[in-house]
This record gives sequence, structure tokens and C-alpha cells, in this order.
Amino acid sequence: MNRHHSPVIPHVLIVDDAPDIRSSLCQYLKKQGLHTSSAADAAEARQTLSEAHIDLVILDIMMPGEDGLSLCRWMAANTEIPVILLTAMAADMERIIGLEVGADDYVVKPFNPRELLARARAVMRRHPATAFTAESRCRRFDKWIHNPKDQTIIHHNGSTVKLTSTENRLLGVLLDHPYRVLKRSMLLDRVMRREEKAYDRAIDNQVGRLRKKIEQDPSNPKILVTEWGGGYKLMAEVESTEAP
Amino acid sequence: MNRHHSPVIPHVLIVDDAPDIRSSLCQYLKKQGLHTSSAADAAEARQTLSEAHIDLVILDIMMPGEDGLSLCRWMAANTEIPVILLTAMAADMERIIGLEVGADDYVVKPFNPRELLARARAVMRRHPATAFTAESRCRRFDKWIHNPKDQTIIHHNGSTVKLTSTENRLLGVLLDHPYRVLKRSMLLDRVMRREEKAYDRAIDNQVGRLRKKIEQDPSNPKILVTEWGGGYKLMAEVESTEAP
DNA sequence: ATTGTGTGAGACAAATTGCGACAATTGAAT
DNA sequence: ATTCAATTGTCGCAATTTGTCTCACACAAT
Repeated sequence: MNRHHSPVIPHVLIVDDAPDIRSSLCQYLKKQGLHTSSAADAAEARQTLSEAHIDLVILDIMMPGEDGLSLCRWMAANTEIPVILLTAMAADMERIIGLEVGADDYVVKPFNPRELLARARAVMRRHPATAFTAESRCRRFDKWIHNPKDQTIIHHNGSTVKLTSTENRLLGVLLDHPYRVLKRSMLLDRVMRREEKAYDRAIDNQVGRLRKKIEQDPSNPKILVTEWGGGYKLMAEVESTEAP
Repeated sequence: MNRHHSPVIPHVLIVDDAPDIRSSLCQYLKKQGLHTSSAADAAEARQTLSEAHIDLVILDIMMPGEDGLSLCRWMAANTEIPVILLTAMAADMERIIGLEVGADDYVVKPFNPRELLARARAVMRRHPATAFTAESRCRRFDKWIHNPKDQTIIHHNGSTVKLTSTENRLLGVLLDHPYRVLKRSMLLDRVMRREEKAYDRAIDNQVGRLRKKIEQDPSNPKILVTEWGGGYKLMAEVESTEAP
């Protein structure tokens, strides 16, 4: 479980002739901690592919000029870069899937950017050529920036606090699900190395320890809050960010 | 019905190994205004669950690989996320219901998407954990400002009073329906986490406790008023407001 | 007034959690 | 291998939160 991935941030190329989709998608993925480029047509896409190191292509197949499908076929034949296809119509999608163009996944417009991101991650994770790690992402919450690679959190005033590895994992899971109550069993599952029989309340201890580091007043938690009878929840906006 | 349209559109995860069901169901639910993701097997579902904020899982239990049932059990044990089970055969369904896997509802294929949607909505509405999670807006009433994120109310004179988790939920529901009589059964449903058997008047106690915190004279309630034989109602103008 | 039902307030027990203490374990340096 | 320090799991106990119960009282209808 402790795969230490490359610190390289994945670079996504978005190919779509609609400028609004290009920019909004770029913006969203950037905010989520990815690098992005965009191209308005297949020719531009080829250009970018030859110049930059691209880890994933998100490709709208309904484009003027060279068909998106032929670009997709070309990539499948000549590169290792995974492709996610976009199309406006579900009906077309079925036809296209039948064509076996070598795409790794398909999304129908209008899509939820979050879902697209999840699929992008899934595709990249599956793909040996791209080592994408959600674990190495830095995320901002409250007045802190979590740097999971260094096991540190950096306060807005500049001071740095070191986390232990368990605290680091715990914070990572909490940041994955802000505003949601996470049960002890779930946290135990993902955070602790438990030997079959685990003391159910080992997690309480870690929560308390993490509180001492991130809360202004650990006896009055504002960020890592207890839901009585439920579990714990992180009450803070979370935003992916570049390493500081 | 939900006058403060939740800022969070429910996000449904569909787990089914049949691609046609996945995509058609996704499409239908999307058209009906929900966010959707899909997974082809249990492993993919776990991945999505750890990465995205999922409010409901629709799960086909007849899947290759890890049994859908074990995923369902794991979710019941480790998450608060409600589950609707799908199966192709009505006969199997009875057996499965007997297994007590912790699902919230069951639908037999082939199903009417509209019915599935209705059940999905019912399950989510009924589920306090998912319905409430990310609602963190502050609201002003009488001389108080409710800050659900911090579980506090702040008086106009500046003093802050802490609420317990249950009081916080109760006040949240009351503020959702000002000047309206709320029956005990409704409050029990949304406020208490009731384990099978519930003492009908547990809510009275919570109302009393909340009164001690918000009423000037708790024995003469002006804000949280009893409707004799009916329930309780909040008699105050409610106004959404910025965090103080 | 009397009766029956619903409600408020306090007491109480059960369940849950915070926190300090400590032992077991790990990891690094010697 | 040994030592030492840091980390982490386990436990005990006090404090908090919650659900249930009891009893006195309020309300509506005889």
C-alpha cells in the first residue's frame, strides 16, 4: 500500500473545438492539481503531443477537420498515451464503442467534471506508463497546506509542522471527504495497520494527536469535529494546490 | 420541497458489470438532475468511493470478482452511504434480503427508471447523514445566528453557546421549516439516529434541552413552541446570512 | 370538578468520547 | 546485536451526550 509514486504531476491534454468546454475543463482540472493543455483540433493536438510530455488525452470526437476518431486510432497505434473520448450524444457513443478505436474510457456530454476527473485518475492508475498519485497532491484546508510527500503541514504564517506517518494518512483520508462523517471502522480500515483484532478506539487517539497539531484550541475543535455516535468529520473547504 | 436547494447535488454511484445498464441509467439520472459516476466492478467502486463524495450507491449484486454482497456489507459497516440493491431475479432477492446486508432498498430488474429514481430520492431524503452533510450555511433567527459548521449559536450580544450534535441537527431541521408544525415522527426521522426501536418521546427531551439554550425563559417558550397534540414549531423569521 | 391524554422537567443509566498514562513496537544510530 | 528515541496501540477514568423513565402539570372534553 505504500507505493511511492513519482512526484510528477500528470499532464492532461484536452482536445475540443468548443472553447468554453476547453477552458472550463482546464480550469477545473488545474484546480484539482493537474497540469493541462488544450487544443482546438486534431492538428493542434498532434503539435502539442510532439512537444510536451502528455499523460492523458481527453478527446472530443465530434470535431471539424480531421476526424477525432482517426487521431484516436493514430494514438493507439503510435503512442502509449491513454485516451478518454467525449461525445455529445449517447447514441453515437455506442456506435463508436463498436468501432474499437482503442480508447480507454468514454464520457457523454454533458458530464460532471468530477466524474471525468475520477475516470481520468482511474485510467492513469491502470496505465503503467503514467504513474499518477493522488497521494502526492498538496491540498489547502483552513489555514494549512498539507504536503503528504514530506509528511508536513505548513501554516499560512509560514511555520511548518511535521506529521507522523499515521497522522499523515489520517489527514489524507479526511481531506478526501470534507464535511462527511467518517466512521471509526472506515478510518481504522484506511489509516491504521491493524492486526485482525484492533482496539476500536485507537483512532480516537490519533484524532486527538492530529487535533493538537492542526487546531488552534484542541479542546474546542473547529476543523476536525466529532459527530457524537457517528465518527469524525473535517469541516473545512479543501482545494488542491501546487506544492509551495 | 427543499426550499433551501442544497448546494450539493446528490452524487449517485452506479455499480454494474453490464455497460448498457450503466450508461443508460447514468444518462437517465443525469437528465433528472443528479450527478452520476459508474463502476464496472467492486474494486472500481471502492476506488471511486475513496476519491469522490458519493451520496448513494446503486449496486448490482450479481457481479464477477468480488461479490457485490461483500461490498455492500463493507459499506454498511464502514460508511454512512445508503445502498440500493439491484438484481436480475426476484427469487434471489428474497434470499438476499434475508442476509441482512444493510441495504436501504431493493429493486428487481428489469426496473422502471422512474421508480428507481423515486426510491433513490426517498432513500436519500430519509438519510440524515447524506442529506445534511455539507450544509454549512449560517442562518439568523430571533436574536441568534446558527452556525451549523461549528455547532454553535451566537447571540446578538456576542455570547456563543455550543450545541451538541443532535441539538445542531434539530435546530437545522427547525430552521428549514419556520412557522410550520413538525410532527414528532418527522423530527425523529431526521434528527435522531434511531436503532430499530425508538422511544417516541426522546425528541421531547432534545426540544427541552434546546429550549434551555435558545429561550430567554425556557418554561415560557417563545421561539420553539409546542403545538398541543401536533408537534413543535419554530416561531421566528429565518434569514440566511454570512458567517459572522 | 373530573377524566383521559399529551407535555415539561428532572433524575438516572447507558453509551460514547477526551485525555493522560503507559507499554509495545518501530526505526535509526551506534 | 544493542541502545535510545520516537511512534503507536491499549487501557483506565472522568466528562459529556443521549435515551428512557417517572411524576407533576397542562389541556381539552365531558
